[in-house]
Amino acid sequence: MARAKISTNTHGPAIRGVDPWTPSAGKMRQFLSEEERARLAVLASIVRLNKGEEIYSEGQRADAVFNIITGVVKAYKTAPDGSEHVTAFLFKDDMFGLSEEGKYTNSAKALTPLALYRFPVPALRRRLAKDADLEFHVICKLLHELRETQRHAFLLARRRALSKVAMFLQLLENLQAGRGERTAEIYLPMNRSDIGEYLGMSLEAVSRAFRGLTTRGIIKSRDRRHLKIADRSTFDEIAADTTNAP
Amino acid sequence: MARAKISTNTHGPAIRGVDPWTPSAGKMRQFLSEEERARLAVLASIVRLNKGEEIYSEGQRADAVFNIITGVVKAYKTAPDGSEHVTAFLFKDDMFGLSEEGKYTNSAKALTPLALYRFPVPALRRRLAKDADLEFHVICKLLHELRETQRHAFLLARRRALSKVAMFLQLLENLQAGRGERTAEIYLPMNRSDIGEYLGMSLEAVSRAFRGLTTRGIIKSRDRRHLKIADRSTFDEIAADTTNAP
DNA sequence: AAATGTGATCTAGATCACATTT
DNA sequence: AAATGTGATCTAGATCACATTT
Repeated sequence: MARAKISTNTHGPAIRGVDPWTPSAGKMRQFLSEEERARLAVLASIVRLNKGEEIYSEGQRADAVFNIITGVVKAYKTAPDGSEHVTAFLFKDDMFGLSEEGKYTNSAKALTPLALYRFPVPALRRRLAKDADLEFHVICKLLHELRETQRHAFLLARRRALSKVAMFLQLLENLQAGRGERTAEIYLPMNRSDIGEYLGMSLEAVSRAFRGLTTRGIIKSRDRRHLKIADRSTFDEIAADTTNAP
Repeated sequence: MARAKISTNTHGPAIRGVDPWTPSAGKMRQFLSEEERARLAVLASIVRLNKGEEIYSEGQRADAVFNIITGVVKAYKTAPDGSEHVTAFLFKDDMFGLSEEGKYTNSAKALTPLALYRFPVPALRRRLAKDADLEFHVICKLLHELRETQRHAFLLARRRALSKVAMFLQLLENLQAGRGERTAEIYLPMNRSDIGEYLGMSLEAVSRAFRGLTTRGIIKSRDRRHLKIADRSTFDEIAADTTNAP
């Protein structure tokens, strides 16, 4: 893993999410003040990774926590038989590096070229102990992640493939909007197999679901990684569908 | 919701979990010191509820967070078509009352008679702002919950019914052990339908999975809510199985 | 009476095999 | 060459209907 000095044109670590207590119409906001970001930047080194590189793997000693500057990360678990389950896709301003008893509970890999802040755990803990405001903002972010993970579980409980995929696209769209990016087109930074592993379905079923949505005129793909919602109301209906029968 | 004075034989609010950073062989520990528990107790009222009572429902103003003294809580979401998804089962020393923009993100109901600490959110926030140690312990608990929720998602991604149910039983067993209860027999405080809604399968499939495990001599039920693992190695194999083919 | 179990039927999606696209 | 798409086949579990247990 290559490391570099902190570049001058960044503003420091950032964590965003929807506020747990204040109404904000679903808008995500930056939890850290400029000052907090500066104080955190001192602790961090910047790491750059190529697409496909592994950041850490499950069971390794968890000596650092990461914050994404740019790029997309896949967090996943590998079963003994080699099958993978994608725990989360992580984007700009997300934190990752979840551990239990000092060991990472999953693996993490770069889906795109990546720039990360890397925080050694002891330094971060010392900083948190001195800074109640920062701790509070970490709590806000964790509450946000907890809700996201519950949404993931909710999605996985869906029985219909079309519904899972539509809900997944909604999720990506919301995240894009939350990051302030244009939302006319949904961008998929991951491949079909990653999507399948996130949704608990085979990649063939993912492919057929995309076809199904396209055939029915509900989505329109520019290429395999860029698509639009063409029929919003039907799309939303399918995403909300919890049934199994036709 | 009936409220009562704080009784004298309790030691105050408690939150437990596996430490994120210190090796502890999977053992859960109490994150709060006696002093912290006492400081928190001042903020809380005690609420007692009967089995089946609703604690709060999705979308309501989230003005309180709860901590379980005794009993079991079901957190769930209801879809427009009336189908339910169980987000989590919550036990002694768990916190609940997750909110987004000041509104509860799910509903919560008593599965057994319940005693709860109830914390008004503003008082809790003021307390947290003054107490970095307490904040840190809340972070530890949230990290624990985040891992639990990821496990739930992992379980939901399983394709085989037997595997889901076996993994669920493992989970209950671990929680029981973590609470320091005897673990020779697994106790199910919830009904088959709740289990189905947690595992993303029909209650009939749950019933058949129990029968399947019983027929094959892997579990032994005393009654519908008490069972033993009779063949541990086969049980663990089934719980770890990620395949779909026979 | 409500919860749970069980049988019969049906279908969505897994799996396998190969074609097509990037 | 790897990722993706598509067709054919098969089966696990959903659904419906009713029996049994608590």
